[in-house]
Amino acid sequence: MVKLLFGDCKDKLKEIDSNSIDLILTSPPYANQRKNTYGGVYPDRYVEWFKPISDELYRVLKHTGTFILNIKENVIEGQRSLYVMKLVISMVDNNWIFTEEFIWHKKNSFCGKWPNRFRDSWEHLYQFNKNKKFNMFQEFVMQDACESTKNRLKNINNKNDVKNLESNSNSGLKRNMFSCVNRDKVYPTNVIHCSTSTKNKNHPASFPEYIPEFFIKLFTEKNNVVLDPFAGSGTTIKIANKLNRNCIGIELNQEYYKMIDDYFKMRI
Amino acid sequence: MVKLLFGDCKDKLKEIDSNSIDLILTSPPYANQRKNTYGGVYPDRYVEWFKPISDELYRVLKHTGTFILNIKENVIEGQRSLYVMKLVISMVDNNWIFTEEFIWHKKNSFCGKWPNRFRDSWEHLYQFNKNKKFNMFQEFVMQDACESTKNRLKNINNKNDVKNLESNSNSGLKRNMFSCVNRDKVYPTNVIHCSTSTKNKNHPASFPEYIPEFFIKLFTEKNNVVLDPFAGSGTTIKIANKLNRNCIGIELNQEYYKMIDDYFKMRI
DNA sequence: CTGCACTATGAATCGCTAA
DNA sequence: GTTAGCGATTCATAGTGCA
Repeated sequence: MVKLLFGDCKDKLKEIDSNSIDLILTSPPYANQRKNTYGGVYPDRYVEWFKPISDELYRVLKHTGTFILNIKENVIEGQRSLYVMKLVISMVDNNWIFTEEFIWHKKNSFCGKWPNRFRDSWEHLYQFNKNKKFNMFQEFVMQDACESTKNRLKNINNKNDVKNLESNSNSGLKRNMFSCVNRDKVYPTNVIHCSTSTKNKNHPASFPEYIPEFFIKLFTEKNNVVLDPFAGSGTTIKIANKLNRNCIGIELNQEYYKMIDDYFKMRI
Repeated sequence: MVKLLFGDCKDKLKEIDSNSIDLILTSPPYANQRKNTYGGVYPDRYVEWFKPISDELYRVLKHTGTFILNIKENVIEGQRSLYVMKLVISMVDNNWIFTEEFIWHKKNSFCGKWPNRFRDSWEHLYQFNKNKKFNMFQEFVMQDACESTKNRLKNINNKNDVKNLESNSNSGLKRNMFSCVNRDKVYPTNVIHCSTSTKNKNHPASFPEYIPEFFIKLFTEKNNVVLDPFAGSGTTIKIANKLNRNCIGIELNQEYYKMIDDYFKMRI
């Protein structure tokens, strides 16, 4: 099941049944950015703006469900805004359980140089729940034990690579990599390394596919329901659909809405 | 100059001159439920407990100086505490400028499994200043560029790099990489990776030493003064001393104090 | 099919100038 | 005064094309 709703999620969420969603995974418009395209909420009004949406999200989420919120504070006059911290505090005041903060390390962050700061290379991924007990399927997101040699492992069977390794050194590198192949998988940490997508040209802030895939596998099973109230270019619900989850997307912008709609029409 | 003070930093800080410190770099005791642990402060009293210390730190810091605060919220009954966010908000209320949040990604090898969360592998490194202008010596913490970038910068013939080019998004980003030709070092980002590996030539320091080294090089020059009001095992002031900075350490615990004192006596 | 070179671009920020 | 616009700065990664 794929359901697409066109409109402001503050209103459209009311059409969704209570306790019906297994995973909410979204990236709302950040404060005071992208004035001409999307949202454009000022930092000092952000918490107030998000409150009614947060309440609706709480209502529609199952007791075993999870809400993943992707957000990042921008710099205003040399200071990082505080609206994100205030938002988290406000959500806890409104019954949400703040279970964990994952870090999305963006490996290919923007270039640039300033006298007072380095490039911003990470974003928040807050995990909220309604209950201390919730569904979590850790075994479906296990990773290779030797993450750093993953790329080299891909080519380990290539004759040239093996030959080069053998001839180049006595380092034992080849042996080490082969031993990694047979090692058990390990659980990930709360730092997710992932580069930003460079494919999606039409949306200024689209997720790379890895992030939604990770959380959908971690927090839902097949035929569960995934919701993205700020669907944007639709990455989250496309991945959810691909992974045989039901999904609901809400999008305010007609162009983005049509893009997602067209995508699913094409696939029928 | 190495100065060691034995006692509670709330009191001992009063012995330090105003506007005399170039870098404060510390990791205060984290809030804890248990009473008898070192420094044990309850989460709901943390902000209140830190306030007089924060005020003293503000007083002793130079206008061009920086305060780096390393902290991480613990989990209490399945929830991440909010005292860290409340502390940052409180410090901004008390005149501190919240310039940046670095992420310390700890590539630790701890194993462990919990039903409701993954291994915690990062900590906050908050940067506070008294002024929007402060000393920052970025060139002293530059890192090796990745191989592909190095190769590309050797012979630029990509039209996008030579010409100014507008980005597709609204960011206004333009590129003119011509000035980067033959460069092999790049500036770091605000995500700091600490590897246990000693392979990397740029990071000869062992795991816990890299963080103070990075910030001391970034925010101070030789003969500047570095302060750690919660000196602990003394890593920060040992590194500061090694890098020819003056340093002041304050430590409440007699055992730790003696350890640091012995270390510097041995070196005379 | 592989290896290598080349191309495109992503939720950026600061400081100055003009209005 | 305040704000809006614009130039300057500078990486890492994934995808494409071609030998």
